[in-house]
Amino acid sequence: MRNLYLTNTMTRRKELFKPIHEGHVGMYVCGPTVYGDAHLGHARPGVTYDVLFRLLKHLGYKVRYVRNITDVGHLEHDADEGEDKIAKKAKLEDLEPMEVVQTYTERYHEAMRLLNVESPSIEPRASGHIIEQIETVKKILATGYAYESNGSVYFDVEKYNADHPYGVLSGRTLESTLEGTRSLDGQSDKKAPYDFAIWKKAGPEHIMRWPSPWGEGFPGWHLECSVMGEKYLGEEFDIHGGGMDLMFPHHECEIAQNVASRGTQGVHYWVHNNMITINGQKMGKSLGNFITLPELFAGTHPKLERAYSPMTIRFFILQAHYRSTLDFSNEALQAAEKGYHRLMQAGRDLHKAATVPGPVSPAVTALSENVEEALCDDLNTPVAIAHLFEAVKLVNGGHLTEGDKKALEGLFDGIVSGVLGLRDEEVSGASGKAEQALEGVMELVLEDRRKARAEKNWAESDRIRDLLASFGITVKDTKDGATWTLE
RNA sequence: GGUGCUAUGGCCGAGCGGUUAGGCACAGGUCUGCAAAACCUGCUACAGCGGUUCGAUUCCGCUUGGCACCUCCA
Repeated sequence: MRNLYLTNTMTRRKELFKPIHEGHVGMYVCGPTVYGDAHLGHARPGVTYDVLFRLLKHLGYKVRYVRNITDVGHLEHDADEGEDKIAKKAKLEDLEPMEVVQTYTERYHEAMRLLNVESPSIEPRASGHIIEQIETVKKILATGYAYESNGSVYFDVEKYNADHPYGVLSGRTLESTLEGTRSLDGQSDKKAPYDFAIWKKAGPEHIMRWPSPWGEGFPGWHLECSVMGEKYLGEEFDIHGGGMDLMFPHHECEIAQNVASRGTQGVHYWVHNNMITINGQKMGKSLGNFITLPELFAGTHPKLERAYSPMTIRFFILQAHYRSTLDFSNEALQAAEKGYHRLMQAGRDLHKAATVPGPVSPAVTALSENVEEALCDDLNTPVAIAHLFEAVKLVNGGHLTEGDKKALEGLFDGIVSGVLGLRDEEVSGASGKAEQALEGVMELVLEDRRKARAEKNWAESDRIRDLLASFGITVKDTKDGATWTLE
């Protein structure tokens, strides 16, 4: 099995990946909070960890990939007396919270499906694991790293820090955490500002609530990932992924909870994807500068010059390394679109390519090797894609041997489609009756046009082409005859 | 204020102590009735100032700029 290297945020270094159980990988990724449409920012971890998931399988691992759905809602902030995002949205739209959850979960799934993101092995919901979360709260209370206060349970960070360093992942110390902390006046039940809730008392206006030994309430913000990760992947598992913005406090708190409840940090490799920015600034709900995925696919947003297809978005994301920020612009998206089309066209041409007898040439072997090596070098998709464009040149240049063709086809099927998850949008889904009928009609029309061209009747030839163009059909004349594409 | 990241050619975006990233755009050419596509050729950058080195865009320091986290956030 080829060596895979991943940058582990815990050590800030690229490390050789060694799974706990040979041949098996457990991977947990923080999924979305389903209180609104997924935006471009959500596409990044979706695609990044999808590629990691696919790559691990490609390398021969059996992978269990867990990506949660947060449907309990996080606290807005501590002063809010427990009103959470999902409950707030529900009141706003006069819906049951679970109705909101249902709607946006389905919309999230649809967006991921369009992006060709494979379903995870397990997609647990926080609301389905309240009992397990309560059990974990009890455990942490029993170990003494939490205290109950006025119906809520808080994690005692100071006590924990005395025994185990708090902040190992983000490189913070307890003192530095205090610096510049905005202390909220009065009414806090917490002993210290850096303590965080693992169980929160529900105020009367709070709709989502469950009974517990500490009264009615709901689980704390960071608890679900600790609990569901342990439940489905074990006390220790291989990879935990998520956005860099979750590093602190979310993942830091997860580690503290893990150590407090089961005596181990639990995660061997922390992987963090960077943010997508718009005009150099992070794209986010709270900043109001985000573009949702449905808007992107439809082109309905003031910042969009036009619509961009899901595969264009996927290619756009893959052209940058997952640990770098990626800046959104129409120009960048259009460049990605062209590059994506060029790659797909080469894939199509490859199947039709004429060959000469012979084995694989060294250039093609090296190329395939380079692509795999790039992917295994901390998921370096931009370099992998750069090498794939060498393949494009080879295909376009002709002179392929039979061996070359076979190897390149393997590269396109195995890597481009299989690992990078780039599917050809022009080919897929053209199997309906209407499409087949159109195919037949087009043959007739182009045959007429061919006759006109044979007689050098350019006026008629152009008339047909212009007419077809008005229906959204583009005709191109090549040496081997005319080809057409719809839209 | 604390913690961390970053500064690459017209744009996006890799990488590296000495050798071409790649895509897009642009210019010229081949092909073509035209258009489109395709192919060929050209376009050589690494914030500023010091230092280490035979040699730095790549390592170190400083300066300047940008970003993220410290509050929910992918």
